[in-house]
Amino acid sequence: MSGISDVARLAGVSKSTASRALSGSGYVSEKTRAKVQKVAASLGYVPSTNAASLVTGRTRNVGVVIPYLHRWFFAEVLEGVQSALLERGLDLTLYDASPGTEARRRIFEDFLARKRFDGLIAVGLEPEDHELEQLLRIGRPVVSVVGSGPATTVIGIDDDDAARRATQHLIALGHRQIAFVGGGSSRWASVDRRRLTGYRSAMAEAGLTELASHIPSEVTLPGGYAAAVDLLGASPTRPTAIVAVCDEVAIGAIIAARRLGIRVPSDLSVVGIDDHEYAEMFALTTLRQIPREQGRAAVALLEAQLDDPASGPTQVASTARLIVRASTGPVDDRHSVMQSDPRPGIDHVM
Amino acid sequence: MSGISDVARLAGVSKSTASRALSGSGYVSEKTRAKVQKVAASLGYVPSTNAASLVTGRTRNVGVVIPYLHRWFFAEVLEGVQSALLERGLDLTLYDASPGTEARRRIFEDFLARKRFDGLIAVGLEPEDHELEQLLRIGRPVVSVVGSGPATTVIGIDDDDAARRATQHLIALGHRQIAFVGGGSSRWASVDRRRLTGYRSAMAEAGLTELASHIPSEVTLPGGYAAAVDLLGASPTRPTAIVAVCDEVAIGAIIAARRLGIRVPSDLSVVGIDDHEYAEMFALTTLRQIPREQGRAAVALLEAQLDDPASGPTQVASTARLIVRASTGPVDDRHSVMQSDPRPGIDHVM
DNA sequence: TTGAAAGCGGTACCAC
DNA sequence: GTGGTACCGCTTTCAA
Repeated sequence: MSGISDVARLAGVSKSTASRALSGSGYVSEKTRAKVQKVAASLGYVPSTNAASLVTGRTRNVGVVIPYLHRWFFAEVLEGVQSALLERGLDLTLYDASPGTEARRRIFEDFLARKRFDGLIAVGLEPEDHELEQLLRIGRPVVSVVGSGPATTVIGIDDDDAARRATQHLIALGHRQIAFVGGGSSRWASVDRRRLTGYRSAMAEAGLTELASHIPSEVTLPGGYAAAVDLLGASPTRPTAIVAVCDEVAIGAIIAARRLGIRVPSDLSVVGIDDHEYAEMFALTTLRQIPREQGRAAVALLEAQLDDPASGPTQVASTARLIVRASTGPVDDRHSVMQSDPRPGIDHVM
Repeated sequence: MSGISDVARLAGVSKSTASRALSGSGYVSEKTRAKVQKVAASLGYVPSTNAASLVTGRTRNVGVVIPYLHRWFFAEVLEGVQSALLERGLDLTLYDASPGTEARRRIFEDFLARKRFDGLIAVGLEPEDHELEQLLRIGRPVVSVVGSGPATTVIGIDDDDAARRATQHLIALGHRQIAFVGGGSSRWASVDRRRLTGYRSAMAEAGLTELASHIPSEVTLPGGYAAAVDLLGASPTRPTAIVAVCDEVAIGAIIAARRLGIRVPSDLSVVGIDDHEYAEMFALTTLRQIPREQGRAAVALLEAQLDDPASGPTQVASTARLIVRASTGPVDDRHSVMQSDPRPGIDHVM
C-alpha cells in the first residue's frame, strides 16, 4: 500500500506538491503534475479517504435513512440516490430504519451521531418529534424524499393533487360509488393522509361527500388484496370504482376482483398512484411518479447545500401525470352488459 | 464537538488513559474508568471513527455489493445483512452493481479500491473473471451469498436439490408434461442454471427426459407472466405443470393462467422456489429459503474471518424446505372434471 | 496503573 | 511554483 509520501519520493517532489498535483488544488506546474500523476498511476496509488477526511472534515459519504427496502417506491428512490452519488464519486451508507424497531432507535441514537457522512437523505422517514430533533442536532444537511421534515429540504409529488385527479378521472367516467383503499390501518404515513384528503376534496367538489368511504389496509400488495376481498366480497352496495393509495394496493385490489369474478373495468374501475413496475402488466390506470428521479434530485439538492451551507431548505413538489390504461372505464349501470372482449382490462399485455 | 482530549482534561487524566478507559482495552483502574466514562457521557463525546480507523486500520464498516435492489430475494438479504451489522455496531456501505452497467465498472474500478470497509459481502454477484480478480486484489475478506465465488466464502441453498424436489413433487402428483420456466433469456445466473439442472435430473430419473422443456424468461414477475402467456396460450400440447425458477416467475405464471381461464391447480400446477412474501396470497407451493437469514449468516461468517484472518473460505449450503400450498395438485387427465370449489387454488386466502 | 510522545496518511498554511 | 511543517483525533508502544 503506497502512500502519498511514496509517490512524492519517486516523483522527486515534496508531499505537499504531490498532494496538490493529485487533488488538483493549488499551483503546480503542468510538468510536475504530469510526472506525479504518472508515478501515482504506476504505483496504483489510492488516497486514503480516511486521512483526508480527518483533516478536511469532509467524508465524501452520504447517509441514507430509509424505513423499507422491499417496497417499490423506496427501492427505486434508493437506486436513484445510489446512481447519482456514484457519478459524483460519493459513497452511500445505508441505514434501514423500520418504524418502531429497536434498530431504528439505535440508528438515531448511535449511528447517526457518529457523523460518518457529509449529509443525509431521508426517504419517506416520517420522523417522530424526538427523532427529528436528533436529526437536526447532527448539524449536517438533510434532504427528505417524501415524508415530513420541517427545517429540511423536502422533495416529492403533490400527493393531494394526485389523489384528487385520480378521483376526478373516475368521476368524469360517471362513477359515484368510489372508495378509497389503503392506509390508516397501523401507522398513518403523512403521504397516505394527503392522498386521502385529495380524494375527499374531489368527492366533495362533485357533491359526493356522502358516498366517500375509506377502507383501511396495509400499504402493500397483499394488504390491498385483503382489503378488496372484504370490500368487494361482502358489501351489498359494492363500489363501482376504487382509488388506491398506491399501485401496490391497486394491484392487490385488481387481483382480488379477478378472483371474485368481478371484471375490471366493466364491473369495477381501479386507479392507483405510482406507475409501479407491474402497472403495465395489470393495465393499471395510474398517476405516474418517478421515484428514481426523486432520488437523483435529492442528491443534487444535497450537493447544493453542501457546496453552499447558507442555502436554506427548499421544498420541491412535482406533479404526477395521469396514465390512462385499461383498469378504468365508464361506469356501467346495467351490470349485465355482454362482454365482447374475453379479456377485458388487458389490452397492453406485455 | 468535544474530542478525547477534552474528556481527558476534564477527567484529570491523560489522553492515553482516557482512550483505554473508553475503548476498554488496557489497564485502567475501575475508579478512573468510571470517572472518564461519566465525563464522556456528560460531554456527549462521540469518538471519531475516522481518526481511529487511521491508526488501527479497521473501519468498522462493511461493504455490500448487490446487483438488484428491487428483487425480493436481494432486498431480503440486504435487510438481514443490515440488521446483523447494526447489532454489531458496524456501518454498511452499499454498492449497487447492476450487471453490465457503467456504474458497476466504476464500483469495481474505483470505489472498491478505496477499501473503505473491513470486508465485503457480495449478494448474487456472479462476478466476471476480471471482476473476481479485482475483488481478491482488494485483500479483504469476501463473503458471497449465492452467486459464484471461488476463493471466497459462499452461502446459499442447494439449488440443484431444491429444483429437483420441486419437480419430484409434481411427478409424485402424476404430472409428466412439466415445463421449467425462467432464466436464460439474457444473462444466465449460475443459480438459475443449477435449478434447471436439478429439474432436468429429476425428469431424467423419472424417465421423462423427452418431455423436459425449458421456457426462458426474465427472472421477474412480469417475465414469468409473459413467458406463461406464450406457453399456455399458444402451445397445443400445454404442460400440466410448471416448475418456476423462483416464486416471482411462478406468481407471474399463475396470474397468466388465471387471465387465460386456466384453473390452478386443476388445469395447471405451479411450484416455485423462495417462499416470496406474496406466496401465501397466491397459495403457491414452493421450496422455502429464508434470504434474511442468509444475510445474517453472511455477516457472522465475515466477522469470523475478520477476527481470525487465517480461517479460510467456507461453503455453506442449507436445504430448502417444501411448503405445499394449493397451487399444486394431482394431474387430471379428463380435463373436464366438475369443479365443486368455485375458487380452486386459494384455500389460504389472507 | 498511568503519562508522554510518536505516528496513522493526508491537507493546508506559510515562507521561500 | 514548491517545500517545510503543523495538525486533524485517535491508538499504541514505551517508560516511569
